[in-house]
Amino acid sequence: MATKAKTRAGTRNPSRPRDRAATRARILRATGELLAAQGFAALGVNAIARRARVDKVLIYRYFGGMEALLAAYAEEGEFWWSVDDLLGVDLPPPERDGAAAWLALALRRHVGWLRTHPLTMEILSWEMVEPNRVTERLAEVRERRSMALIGRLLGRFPAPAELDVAALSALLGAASNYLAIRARATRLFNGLDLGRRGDWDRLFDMVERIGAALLDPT
Amino acid sequence: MATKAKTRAGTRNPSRPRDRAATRARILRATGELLAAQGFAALGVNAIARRARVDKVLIYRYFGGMEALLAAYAEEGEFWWSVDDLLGVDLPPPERDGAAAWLALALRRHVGWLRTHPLTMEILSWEMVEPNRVTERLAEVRERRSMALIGRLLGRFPAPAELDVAALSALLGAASNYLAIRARATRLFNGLDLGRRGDWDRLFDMVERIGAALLDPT
DNA sequence: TTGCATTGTCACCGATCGGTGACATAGAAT
DNA sequence: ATTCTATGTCACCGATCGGTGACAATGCAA
Repeated sequence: MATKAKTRAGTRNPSRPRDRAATRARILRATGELLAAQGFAALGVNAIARRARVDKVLIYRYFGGMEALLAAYAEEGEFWWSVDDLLGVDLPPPERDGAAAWLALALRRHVGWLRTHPLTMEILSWEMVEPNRVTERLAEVRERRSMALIGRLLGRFPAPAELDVAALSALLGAASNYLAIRARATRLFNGLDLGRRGDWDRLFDMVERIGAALLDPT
Repeated sequence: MATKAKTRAGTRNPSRPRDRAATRARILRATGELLAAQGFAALGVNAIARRARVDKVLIYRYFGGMEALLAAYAEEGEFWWSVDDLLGVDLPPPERDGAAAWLALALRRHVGWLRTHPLTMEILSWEMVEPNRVTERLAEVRERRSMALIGRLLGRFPAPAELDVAALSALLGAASNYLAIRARATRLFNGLDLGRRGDWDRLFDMVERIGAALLDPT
């Protein structure tokens, strides 16, 4: 209608050189940025294309659609800690030694890692609402890494044979995830103020106490 | 354009009698139904009006908008258990007596209550993503009821003075919520299968064990 | 009976959504 | 130089979104 669309199509802008690989990468990067900045509710072809400054049709051409884009995104990213991020030899050990102290320290670092990786927290909360290729993939990696972490701790501090280690770590891991995710938006939970350092300390002290009661030799 | 809109407006349908209060109630009921059925992502004026078979403009007229509708909805609903739902005198007591057994039983019933109240679980997950009037209101109620629950248990089984009861219950409550919400969509967590009764039992056994170690007289 | 506020219906607005078909251009192969 | 394909641009589709203005019917007050 109006005075527009003279050149009609093609590379109308002086624009960047054509480069499929680079464009693909732009799209993937924009996906992560958008997810971190706006959350999964805002994720969609239009929003991603806009952010990547790319035409949305290329998302369909290069990935095949939203679902497939998420799958590709899941493949190329690193969304979870490695065991060394939590227990690495260059990290300071706990003040007291022993299984309980190491357990509490690992959980502390787990929560700290989450708080510095909002993208991962976003995916974790996504997983609770509508699982998808990205969250599935993250869940797999997480399962493996968690097992490795537990294995490492058990190697150093053998647990009582009758102790259900999986149940214990599931309990503590679930609590950590919940509180970390929830703390982004709401500070109070069960009388604790998750915005305060000290209240987190109380939680980790409790973890250590539980560990001491169940793990350390009497 | 077409052959429609002869009568133009008003009560075109034979329709129901005009009744502001009833219409308000329809809207509120539809809000809850939609939330339970589709989740908070699907919640909006259009969807609610459609479900309530009511014109959406009435939502603006009677409530003032989405935000205010949520506030009103939060006021008229009951979204959390009462202490008696978990510890009522007509419910069977645990097989063994003692603080740990009661603690585990309470958490068991807490999770059971959640699983039979999908609307509450929906709100709980909502709260982790985008807090609003409904989730705030639920959080208040929950805080009060949790305190009452803990108070009742402590009244029966006084805890060691130096035990941080708030931290302990926060840990266990957080874990319960996380696992209950998550289990709707994903069964596996940390090697446990939340679709299986037995694996939940392992978790509650662990709770009882923790309780025994920290609460029961040595 | 007349007037009037309440209740409800409808059409429409601009924005955004996921998705597609048509076309222009660049760059390599021939 | 010519052809061809991969790459990117654009316009448009129907559906849905939140939101509003205009109007018809109801029923009560005067």
